[in-house]
Amino acid sequence: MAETQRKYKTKQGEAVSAYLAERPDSYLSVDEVWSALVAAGSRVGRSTVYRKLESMASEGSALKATAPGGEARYRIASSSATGQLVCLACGRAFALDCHMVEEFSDHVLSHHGFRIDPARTVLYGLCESCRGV
Amino acid sequence: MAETQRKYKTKQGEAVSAYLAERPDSYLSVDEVWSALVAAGSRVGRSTVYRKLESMASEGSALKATAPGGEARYRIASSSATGQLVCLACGRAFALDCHMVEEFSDHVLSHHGFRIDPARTVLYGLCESCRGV
DNA sequence: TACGATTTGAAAACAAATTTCAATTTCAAT
DNA sequence: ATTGAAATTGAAATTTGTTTTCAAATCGTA
Repeated sequence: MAETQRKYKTKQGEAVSAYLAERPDSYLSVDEVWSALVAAGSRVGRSTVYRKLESMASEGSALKATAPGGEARYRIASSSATGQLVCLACGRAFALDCHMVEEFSDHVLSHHGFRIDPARTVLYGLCESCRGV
Repeated sequence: MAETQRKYKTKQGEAVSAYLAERPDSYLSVDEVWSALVAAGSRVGRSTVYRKLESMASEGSALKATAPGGEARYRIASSSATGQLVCLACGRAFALDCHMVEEFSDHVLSHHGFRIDPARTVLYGLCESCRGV
C-alpha cells in the first residue's frame, strides 16, 4: 500500500506538486510529470513521482482519473472544476466546470438514494476534436 | 489491438456471455469469470475470456467499468438503464434509470462540446445502505 | 468432406504500478 | 552546529492486469 501521509518536505515532493499547480487544468500522467521534471533539471525518480501523486490524491490535494489506456492521470485539486471528462478516442482528460453536475448529483441523491462522488467519477465520451467537427 | 468482431460461434464464447447473463447485476472481473467457468468444467483459456469480454464491450452487449483498483469489470448490458452506479464501499453495481442523464449529457454536449457516452461511464459514489441512513 | 477464415490457448511480451531496501535527507532535540 | 531517529528517495526487482504471438483446433460454407 502506498503511504498516505508524508511528514517531511523534500525538494522532489515540492517539485511534483509545484509542477501540477502550474498546469491547473491538465490531467497529467506520471511519466509526463516525471519527464518534464527531469527535462527541467530536477533529479527525481519515477517511483517518487508515483508516490507523491498517489499521496496527493489520497489526501485530496490532487484528483485522479484513470484513462482508457489504463494509466492514471492527475490534476491539482484547487481548480474550480466540478467534473472530469476523459476522451475515449485520444485519451486526453478535461476538467468540466458546470453547474449541472451538482444539480444532477443532488437529484440522484434525493430521487435514487445514491450519493455520486464527482471526484471519483470520470465521464467518458468523445471530446470536441475527436468528434470530427 | 483486440479484435472487435467475431464471426464464428464457439462454445467458449457462448459460455462467457451465458455466464455474464446469469449475473445481470454484478460487475465481474476477467478472472472471476474465468475461474467460475473453469470451476464449472468448461475448459477455456484466460485470453479467450479477455477477448470475448472486450469484444462484447465494444459491440455494446456488455458494459465495462474500470474499477478504482485498476482491473476491468464487465456486466451484461441491461436494456433500460441509462446510467451505471457503482458503490465505492460495497462494490455493488446498480442500474440508474433517470431522465436527467440524457438532459445532462445533452447539456454537456451543447455547452461544453463533449459527448458523454453513458454506456461507458460509471458513476461512483455511495449507495443507500452504505451511506448508513 | 474439404477448404479457407476464424478462434483458441499456453506462453511470451508488455505496460503500469508497487515494493524493496540500502543510501540519503529531513527535522527536532540537543 | 551536531546528532540520530524517522521519513524519503531511487534504481531495480516484482507484481498485476492485459495484450500479443502463433501453431493447432474449430467453424461454417460450398
